[in-house]
Amino acid sequence: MDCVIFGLEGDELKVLLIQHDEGPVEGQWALPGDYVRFDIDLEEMPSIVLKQLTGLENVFVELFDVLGKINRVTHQRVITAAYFALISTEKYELKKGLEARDIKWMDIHNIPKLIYDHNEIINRGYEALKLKLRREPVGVELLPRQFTLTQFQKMYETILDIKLDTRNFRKKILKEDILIDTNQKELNVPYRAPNLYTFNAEKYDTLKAKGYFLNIY
Amino acid sequence: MDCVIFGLEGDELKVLLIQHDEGPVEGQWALPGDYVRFDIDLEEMPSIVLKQLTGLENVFVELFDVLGKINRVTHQRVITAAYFALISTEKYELKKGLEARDIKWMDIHNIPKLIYDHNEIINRGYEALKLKLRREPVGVELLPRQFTLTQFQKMYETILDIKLDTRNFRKKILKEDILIDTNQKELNVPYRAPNLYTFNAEKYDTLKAKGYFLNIY
DNA sequence: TCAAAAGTGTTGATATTACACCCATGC
DNA sequence: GCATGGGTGTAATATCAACACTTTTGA
Repeated sequence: MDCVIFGLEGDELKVLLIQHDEGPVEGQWALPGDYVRFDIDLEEMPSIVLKQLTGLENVFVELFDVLGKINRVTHQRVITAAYFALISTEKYELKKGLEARDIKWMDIHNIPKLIYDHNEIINRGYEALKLKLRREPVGVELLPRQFTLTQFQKMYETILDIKLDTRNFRKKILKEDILIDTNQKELNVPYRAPNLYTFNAEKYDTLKAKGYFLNIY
Repeated sequence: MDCVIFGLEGDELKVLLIQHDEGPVEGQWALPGDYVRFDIDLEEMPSIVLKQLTGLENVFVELFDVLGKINRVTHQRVITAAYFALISTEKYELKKGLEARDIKWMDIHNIPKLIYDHNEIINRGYEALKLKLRREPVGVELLPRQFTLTQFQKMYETILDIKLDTRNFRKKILKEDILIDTNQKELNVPYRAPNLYTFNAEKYDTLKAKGYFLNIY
């Protein structure tokens, strides 16, 4: 199981990578992952790895691919289930674990050469994320619990690499009624204090259950 | 690897199932599938199984899930990659193979109890198909090479379990310009002979590459 | 008072919906 | 000539796209 962990930092979409400290790939960078334990459901594996690395639980995780070419890993036949995870930049502390020499967020547009086919996995994960974001507001998972409309818009712009018209975007989002106005303002900004919103998960889940999609462009 | 093979027969969406003839699940119905061979890329497995069962090649196949709960198979730990395949009702001949006692198309809404979690796999495959069909006209893969607009509309209605307005549907599809008018008519029908179309794959692929989606409702 | 981002409305173009009748064919 | 599905147009409504200025705040 390998995990493409996405995070937003400023105007950049980042992926969490680790540097191996032992074995045949010592010193090389890679996606976090692990062999599927025989006593653990496959779908539990991403949560276990994420807990170890970031201390975070209840993170948004989704399977997006399975890689099974014969020679994708050099020394043995390995089939990997590839998940992506979206984590909020609010608070977490990176713990590299025993087998890692280093752990680092890297810009999605500037990933070094990784082991095996991990660059390919990241590319596919990114495509899967973009595809999903075009019909569902999954990007809220990357934002703090409370966020401004500008942050929300920038999240779309950063991930999808597009420019959105602010007035039209706000009109659309507010009309859809999936954000809750907290009536609080962001403090300590050297300009007009923006309003803070939270995501209305219940409302959105109801819409989604009815087959509704939130299409941005 | 297990495979949910979809086909259209009349107004019904069907799934191809086989009845095992040996082993611990003798006599029980199941999805076609096989253990992943060590000398074969995982993604080649569905084609191999499909070739055996139907004689068809170059069939539309896509991964939609991976099932990996500890006890999903009773006697050992098995993780399965689940693919769906869309096959045209034009012509194929079912060959049940050596290990199967019988092979049969079954209505998606009337599937008997299958081995392990295969009912669950079918449900998930059906959901994946519906989701995909709502933005891409993958359903053409279920139709003959030449088809009428009515067949095309019925395909959407059958799979998505909805009713579409014929005039609006035709207007939309023809405006999108992804069907090619063959200028041929269906013969031997006891009513006004309908026009036949083929799918304009090149045109559609161009649109798709630009990020276009064909949304039906 | 200035810099920086927040916030807001209107208009024209486009797309979507709702809806009912005539047409062509084989029997 | 009749039964069967094939094929078509229009008007009302909703959605989308383009576009620029005023407001608030802290420094």
